Amino acid sequence: MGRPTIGDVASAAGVTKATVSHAFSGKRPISEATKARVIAAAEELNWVPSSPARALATRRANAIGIVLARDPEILASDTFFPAFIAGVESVLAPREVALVLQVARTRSGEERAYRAIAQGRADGVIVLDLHQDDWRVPLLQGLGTPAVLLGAYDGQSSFSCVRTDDAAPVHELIDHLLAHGHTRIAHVSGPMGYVHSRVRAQAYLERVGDEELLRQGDFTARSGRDLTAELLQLPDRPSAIVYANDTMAIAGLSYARSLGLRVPDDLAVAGFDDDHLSAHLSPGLTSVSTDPHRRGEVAAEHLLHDIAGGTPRSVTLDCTRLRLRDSTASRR
Amino acid sequence: MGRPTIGDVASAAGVTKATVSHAFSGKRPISEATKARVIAAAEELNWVPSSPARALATRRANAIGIVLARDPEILASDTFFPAFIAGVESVLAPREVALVLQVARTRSGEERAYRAIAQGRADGVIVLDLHQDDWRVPLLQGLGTPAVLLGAYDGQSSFSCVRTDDAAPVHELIDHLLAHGHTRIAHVSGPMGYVHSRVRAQAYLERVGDEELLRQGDFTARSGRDLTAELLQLPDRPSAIVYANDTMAIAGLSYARSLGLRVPDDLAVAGFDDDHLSAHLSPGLTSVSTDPHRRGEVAAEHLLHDIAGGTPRSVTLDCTRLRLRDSTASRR
DNA sequence: ATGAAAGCGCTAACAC
DNA sequence: GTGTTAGCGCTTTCAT
Repeated sequence: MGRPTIGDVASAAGVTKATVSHAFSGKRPISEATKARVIAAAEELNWVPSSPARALATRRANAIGIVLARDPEILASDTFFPAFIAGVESVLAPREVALVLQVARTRSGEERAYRAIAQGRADGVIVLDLHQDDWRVPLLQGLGTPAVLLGAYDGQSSFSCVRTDDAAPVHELIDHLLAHGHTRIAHVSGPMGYVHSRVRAQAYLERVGDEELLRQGDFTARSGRDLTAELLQLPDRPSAIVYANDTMAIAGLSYARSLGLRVPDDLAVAGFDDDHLSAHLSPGLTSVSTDPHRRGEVAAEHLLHDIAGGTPRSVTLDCTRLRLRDSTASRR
Repeated sequence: MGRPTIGDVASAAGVTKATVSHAFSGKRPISEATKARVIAAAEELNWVPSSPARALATRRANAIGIVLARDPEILASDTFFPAFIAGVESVLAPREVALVLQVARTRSGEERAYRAIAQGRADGVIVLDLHQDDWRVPLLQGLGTPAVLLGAYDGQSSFSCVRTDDAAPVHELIDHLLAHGHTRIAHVSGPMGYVHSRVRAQAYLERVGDEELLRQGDFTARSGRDLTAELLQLPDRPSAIVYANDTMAIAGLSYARSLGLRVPDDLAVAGFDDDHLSAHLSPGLTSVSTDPHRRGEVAAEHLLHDIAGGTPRSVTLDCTRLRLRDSTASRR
């Protein structure tokens, strides 16, 4: 025979299914005596309610979803993701809400994944890696699925939004470099499609003034190296490079060294995201910590709140911190 | 009105629910004409089958589960996990199978999570971080849930098992160090409860002979630093330390340097797992790459195979590789 | 090739 | 305080 059902528990306890259901949910008063019998019977049979059945009846999956459009390879070397997930889970776990992860490679696969979620696989989604005028926002709005957007979304939306101020630490960093005599400061950005890449690049431009030393990378070590090579070949090469993540920064740093340049004396280098190893490199890599764990917690809390029927709210977290280390130490 | 159901699509196409269902599943011949009408109607209404309903009817969730008992903090700084997930997803995504992630903090929470999965949240699980005589194995056996064990399980089990040979690269590494004149080689292991920690420590002992220089860490940077401090205070301090992961190795390395020791000349250092940054440190960190991506793929494939009714199979992957870098370069 | 109807295992009115 | 009875939205016999 198959797994026990609520019916089995009911007959074992000599009550009806409704009573069993309520004994567990507490949604109506049950006498202590029968409650105890029900619990005992359930224990005895090792019964746990079937989640699909419950989801079908309540229209609640007790799960939230995250759809990743990133290439699995990039996911694998990403420092943001595991910490973010850990933060999300730290609020989901105590409430026994599950996290449904789906990776999609194509736009249509991504759309199907969101549709499946809206259709009952999960009760809401956290949207990462926001693009300018992201198509997912109207889609989710149309589907009527609660969602929390991570990062700034410029268009109209009725969704909760968890933002951070990425511009401030970049300004702070550039100001630091300027104050220490750097005049040629370059920036290797992330893909400009991402709002966060654009914000960081924008902040850079606000201080530096022109795009001559701006290069667009894609967050991979490879692009970090290649663009560093390009920048260092310039006749009037930069004395400092600010990268949009630590992976690119480290690849660039080691490439510069392979050319015989000393860091920070010949070239100052800074990253973004503060990978957990960055403090341990030598020289230590200056970076911006963004507390992905906290952002995960807050995003999950907001989503749960919205799913429960609360009105969406937006917050701007104060959680980016410039970590100055030796890779940008003052030049002598 | 709520989301469209299969009934809405059926009436829009002028057929019955059964026909709609079969038009999509292909489980019975449908005339091209009606099929086209059905597809059009579904498209028009933006209909996607409800997963809980389908799961209830078919007893298949179209999802697999992973339950993490790790502390969210450790998860966050783990290099294995994201790459492993990426590998898993690369086989799930094309088949539109979802991944359900649950983090549990307590043993009972962990058990509930597995029970919920067995009860329909997912069709099978991948079991990570195997312990000696892991209680989860008999539990899952009792629940009758397909499972794939990652790593060696010594007891009896009818589950598929994806193993790697962790001992070989450790032997190779120690032999390399011995050949280069190191006589005092220490090991900072992971928690001995884990089978993989034990295997690595065992391999170390097979070459080194005694436990004098063996210390048990917990994979955190902090323990890497503390145990390194302890080892370096020994009257006859080690000339080489092999760590059970890169995080501990890097923390140890930078601690040693802070003491004025040169790496590798005064102290050789090696890690395990080959974090993506390790090749970029200076000196580059010698480590053992374990291809978590591939292990994720294989584990997922096996699980899907078992869920489909195949007989469980075990494989030993040949995917560990010693990456010799400057942190263990020959002493002059 | 298609329709009708009976569940899948639960919850939620509605009775008493 | 507890039982009865409909569904929730699918899939899947069994008919036709």
